Amino acid sequence: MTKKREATEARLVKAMGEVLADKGFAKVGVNAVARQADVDKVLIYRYFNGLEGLMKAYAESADFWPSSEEILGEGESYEDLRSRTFSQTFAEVFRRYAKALIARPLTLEILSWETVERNALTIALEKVREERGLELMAHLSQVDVPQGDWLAISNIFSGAIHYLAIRARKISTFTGMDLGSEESWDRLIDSMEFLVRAVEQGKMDKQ
Amino acid sequence: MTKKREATEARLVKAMGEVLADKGFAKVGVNAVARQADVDKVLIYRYFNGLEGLMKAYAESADFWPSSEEILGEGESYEDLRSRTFSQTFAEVFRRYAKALIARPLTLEILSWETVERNALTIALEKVREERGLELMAHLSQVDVPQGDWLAISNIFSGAIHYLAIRARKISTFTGMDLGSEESWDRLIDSMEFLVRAVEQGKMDKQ
DNA sequence: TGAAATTGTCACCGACTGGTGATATAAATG
DNA sequence: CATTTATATCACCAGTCGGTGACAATTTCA
Repeated sequence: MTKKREATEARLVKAMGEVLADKGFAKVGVNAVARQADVDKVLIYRYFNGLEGLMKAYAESADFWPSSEEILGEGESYEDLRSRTFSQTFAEVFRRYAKALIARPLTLEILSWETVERNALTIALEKVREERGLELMAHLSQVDVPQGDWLAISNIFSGAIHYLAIRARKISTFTGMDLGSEESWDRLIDSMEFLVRAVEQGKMDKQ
Repeated sequence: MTKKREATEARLVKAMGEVLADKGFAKVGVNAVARQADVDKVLIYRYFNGLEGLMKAYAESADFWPSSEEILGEGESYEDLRSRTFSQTFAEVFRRYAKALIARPLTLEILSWETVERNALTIALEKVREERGLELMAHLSQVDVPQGDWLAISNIFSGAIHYLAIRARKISTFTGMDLGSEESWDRLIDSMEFLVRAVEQGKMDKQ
């Protein structure tokens, strides 16, 4: 029965995600994962060459990042988005991005891990994020873009979203805002749109 | 010699910071700290009622956050800042804030810790940050403020700075920018100023 | 069938963790 | 002086960590 190995590997990969979700990345280790999978830890070494290998396999097993479709929409929805003004499109992209992130507790966990340690899992996540990010920038640059360093601005906005999202898991308040409420997130995204719109209008005034 | 206790306590507090700086928050524990202080760990329990108490004492021993003076300047420097336009003042504040943060590796360490766990140290940091943040907002609101949700905007900017600063300790690249270079940080802060200036000018146009 | 390779179980290692009780040393107080 | 009290040392606990070598059960293949 050669299938048994596959099944065992699958159990380990699954257990990896469960430990991560239940206990957090600080508790991820060969012992904890093997215990969760109800499998001997020695198999982690044999089948995956250790925890790093298992992390890598786990990284390839799920969609930690929202796809371009999830952010931009597809078909009509996509055309709809593209038909708006630049600031509306820009803000809507970040609104969806924030929603998608908050809906992915595992991704937030890894994102938090990134600020502490570099390993197979965080590296895999980095790569995909970089790809998706550039992909998104490419889409955005198809519309009529006002003057401005939009890469830097995107990084400010996504950096803020990342930080506030991962921080909110442990402390929901941040300088007078309750990050546990949808309302606060609306305020934040609205303010992003507000800023971008100001740039857009400034440009129009000059033309 | 009743002074010996004080001396021992001081050594423990100092060791706490050293472990945090050298090994990171993940390694902070009674054993590691006591070893670093070259003191028996039992004294952590006796003098501080455990690690949490020691953390609290440590939190009170140093200035983890930039003071208002460091951000706003004092005397002439302060008046100088206040005499500028709103966008210039606003951006300059965040420029100094970013610099001050990056110059405080220990604060970044605790800031990263905050995304993982809540403890005596992170709680202490929260409190001071909240105070200083509101203090700063109060100062900023003394100048002629354009329309806009400036609390939300401040949180976006400081959130981005926090995230990019703590992330840069482990991974210096973020979507095409090298956060290890001063130039990138200039680009980021310049973009913040750019955004705020756009709002400012939009307001002037309407008046 | 018999030999070889795969898969899985188990016991064990040294090092580290947080935490505690007993005891020695020194100082302060009568 | 002797007694109490503060200070510090030490040995030990049970539990966890990552990691490994020996061995049993099973499957594959010649």
